Amino acid sequence: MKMSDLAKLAGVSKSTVSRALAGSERVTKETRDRIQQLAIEHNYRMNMRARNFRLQNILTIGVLLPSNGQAEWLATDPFVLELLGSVADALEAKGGHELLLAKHSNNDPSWILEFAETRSVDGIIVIGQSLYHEELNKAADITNAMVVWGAQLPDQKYVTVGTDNYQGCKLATEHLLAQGRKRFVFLGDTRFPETQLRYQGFQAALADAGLTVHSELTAYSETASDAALNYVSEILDQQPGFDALVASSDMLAFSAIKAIHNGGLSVPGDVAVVGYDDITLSEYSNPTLTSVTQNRRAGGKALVDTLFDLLDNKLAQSLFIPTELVARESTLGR
Amino acid sequence: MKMSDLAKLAGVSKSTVSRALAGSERVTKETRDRIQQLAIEHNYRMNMRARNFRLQNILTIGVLLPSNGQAEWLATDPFVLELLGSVADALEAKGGHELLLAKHSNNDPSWILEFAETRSVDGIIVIGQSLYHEELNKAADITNAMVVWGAQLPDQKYVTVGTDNYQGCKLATEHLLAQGRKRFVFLGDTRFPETQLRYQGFQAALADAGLTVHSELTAYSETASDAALNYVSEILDQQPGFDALVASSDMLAFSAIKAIHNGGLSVPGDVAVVGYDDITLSEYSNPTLTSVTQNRRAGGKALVDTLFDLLDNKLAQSLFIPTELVARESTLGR
DNA sequence: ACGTAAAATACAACCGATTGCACGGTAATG
DNA sequence: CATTACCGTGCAATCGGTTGTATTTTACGT
Repeated sequence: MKMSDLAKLAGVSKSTVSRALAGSERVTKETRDRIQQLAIEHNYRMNMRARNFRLQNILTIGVLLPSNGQAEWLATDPFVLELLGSVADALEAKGGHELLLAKHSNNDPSWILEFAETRSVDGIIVIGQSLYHEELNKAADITNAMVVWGAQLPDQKYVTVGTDNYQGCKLATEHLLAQGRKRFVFLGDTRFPETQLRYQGFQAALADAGLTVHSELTAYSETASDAALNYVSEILDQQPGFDALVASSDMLAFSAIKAIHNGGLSVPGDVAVVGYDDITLSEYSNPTLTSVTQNRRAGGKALVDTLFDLLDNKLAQSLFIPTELVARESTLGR
Repeated sequence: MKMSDLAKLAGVSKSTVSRALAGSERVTKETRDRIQQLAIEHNYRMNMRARNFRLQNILTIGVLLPSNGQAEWLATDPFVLELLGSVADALEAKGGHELLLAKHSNNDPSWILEFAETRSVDGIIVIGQSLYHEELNKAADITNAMVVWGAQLPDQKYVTVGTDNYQGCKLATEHLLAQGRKRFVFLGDTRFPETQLRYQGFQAALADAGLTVHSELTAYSETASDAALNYVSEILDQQPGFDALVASSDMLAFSAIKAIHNGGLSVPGDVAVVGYDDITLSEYSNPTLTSVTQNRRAGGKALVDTLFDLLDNKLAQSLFIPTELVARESTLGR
C-alpha cells in the first residue's frame, strides 16, 4: 500500500495525496479530509525510508557502546547506561532525530571504524573511549561529526566530553587525606585513559601530602565486579593495614567494600572507600558511598550539543563537565 | 560526493561503480580495483539511506523505553538498561539490523502510537509496559510486529515476554515465611501490571500460610528511590513491628533497607528484605540482597526472537522467562 | 580481414515519497 | 462578454543508489 495506490483509490494524483497528508493549504479542505480519512480507513502508512531519503533532513545519530574487552562490563555499569539515557533525552529534546544504537561485545576495535564508514549516520556519539584511542583517531578522520565521552588525551583528533578525571580523583583523595587517612590503595584498570588520569590525580594528591605511593597497593584490576572483589581480597591478605581505598568507579567501590567486609573489616571504620561516578545507588547503599559526581544530565546534553556544533560546522572543543565530591558514610568518621 | 560523481571521475557509468564497489565479478578486476581505490582517495561514502531505500531489506527495530510518569525512574533503573543492553546484544548477534532507540520522558502515552505510526521501523520492542496497556493494545493494531516486556494481561492484544511475576513474588514471600517471618510489608506501585501481579503473588503466599494481609502495610509507593525511602520511614513510624518486606524491585529494596537503617533497625535482624530483578549490584551490596532473578540475557534474546517470529509471520505467544530466587544476606538468619 | 561469441560496460527503469511548475477551470474585474 | 487572477490539481523531475537488459568492446577462430 503506497501513496500511488491511495491516490488511485481517491481518484487523484499522488502529488495531491502527498499534499493532503501533509496538511497543505494547496488542496481543498474537503479533498484533504477525504484523503486523510481514506488513509486511515485503508490503514495506510507512509514509507518513512522513502520520505527520509527524499527529504534528507532527518538526522540519524549513532550511539556506540564499546565493550572494554571484558565482555559485559559496560553493559551493566549503570553509569554508562544512565549516560545513554541522558543522551536519548537530550536528543529527544532537540526533536527530529533518530538514535541508532550499536553495541559490540567482542574485542575487535575495528567495528568502530566499520560503523563510522558504513552506517548512514550523520553523527556519532561514543560512550566511553575504552581502549580504542587509536581507532577513534582513525574514525575521526572519516567522519565529519563524532563526539566521545572520555578523557582528553594529548594526541587526540576527536572531540571529547567528560569530567576532569585528574582533578576529580585528586579531590577524592584529598578528601580522604583530610579525614586523616594514611595508607592508600587505588583500584582500577589504569590501561584505560580515564582511569589512568584518575590514578595520576590520586598520585598527585598523595605527593602533595608528602606521602609515597606504594605501587604494590595499586590494583590493576579488571573492571568486572568479581575480579575486583578478588583483587581486593588478595591485597587484604598480602598487604594489610591500608586504611583508604580510591576506586575508579562506584561499581568497583562496591566490590571493594564487599571484599573488605568479607575480610572482617569495616567501612569506614578500618578502611574508607571513595568511588567515582555517583550512580543512583550510591546514595542508597550501605554504607552510602562517597563518590565523585559526574553529572549525567549535563554530560548527555553536552555530548549532544557538541555533536550538533560539529554538524553545523562550528568548531567544537573538548570540554569538561563539572565535577563534585559528594561525601557520604563510606569515608566519614571512624 | 555521490556515486555519479565518482563515476565521472573514473570515466565510467554509475552502474559500473555500483558493481565495482559491491565487488561484482561483472566488472574487470582492474576497473574494480581502480574504482575502489578512487573511492578511498576521494573519501567517498555511500548514502546508506538511499541504499536501504532501494534495497528495502535492512530491518530497523525500534526499541521504546516508556517513562512511567515519574520522569526519571526507568532511565536510572539498572534492570531496564541491562535489558536494553541485552536486546542490543541479541540484535547484534542476528546481524544486519539497526536498533532505533526512543525514549520519552513526559507523561503523554500517545507517543507510543505516534512512534508506531510514523517511524520507519519494521518491528518494535517496548521495554516495560508501564501504565500504557491501552495504548499498547491500540499500537498492536497498527503494527505488524511488536513485543512488550511486561506482564501478561487478560485482554491484551500484544505479545509479551517477561517473568511470571505472580509466581516469582509468591516464591519470594514463601522464602521469607520459611525464615519464620510473620508481619509483612509489600512495597511497590500496584498500578503497574507487573507490580500488581507481584502483589497478588505476595497475597497468595500469605493466604496459603494462613496469615492475613494488613492492607495498611502495603505501600503504594512511587517508584522513585527517595519517595520509597520516605514511605518506608513513615510505615516504620506508624505501623512498627513488621519483620519482613517484599519490594517489587531491587531499587525499591535498597531504598527500604536504607530507611530501615535510618530508623535504627537492622536487616535482616529486625526486618528481612527481598527484592525483584536481581540487578548486578545486589550481589555486592551490604547486606547482599535476596532477589528474584529475571534473566536479562534470556529476556533480551526472547524479546528479539519473538519479534522475528512475528516478522516472519509465524504466530508468537506471550512467554515467561524462567525465574529463580537467589537467597542472600538480606533474608538469611537473624 | 571478417564474423561471432563472450566479456565488459552503459542505459534506463525503479524504489516511494516531495515539490516546482504547468495547466485548466472558475470567479472577479473592467 | 472578454480578460485577468487565482485556486486546485496533475505532470514530471528528483533524491542516490541497484539491477535487468541493451550495447559496445574485446578476443578468437577461420
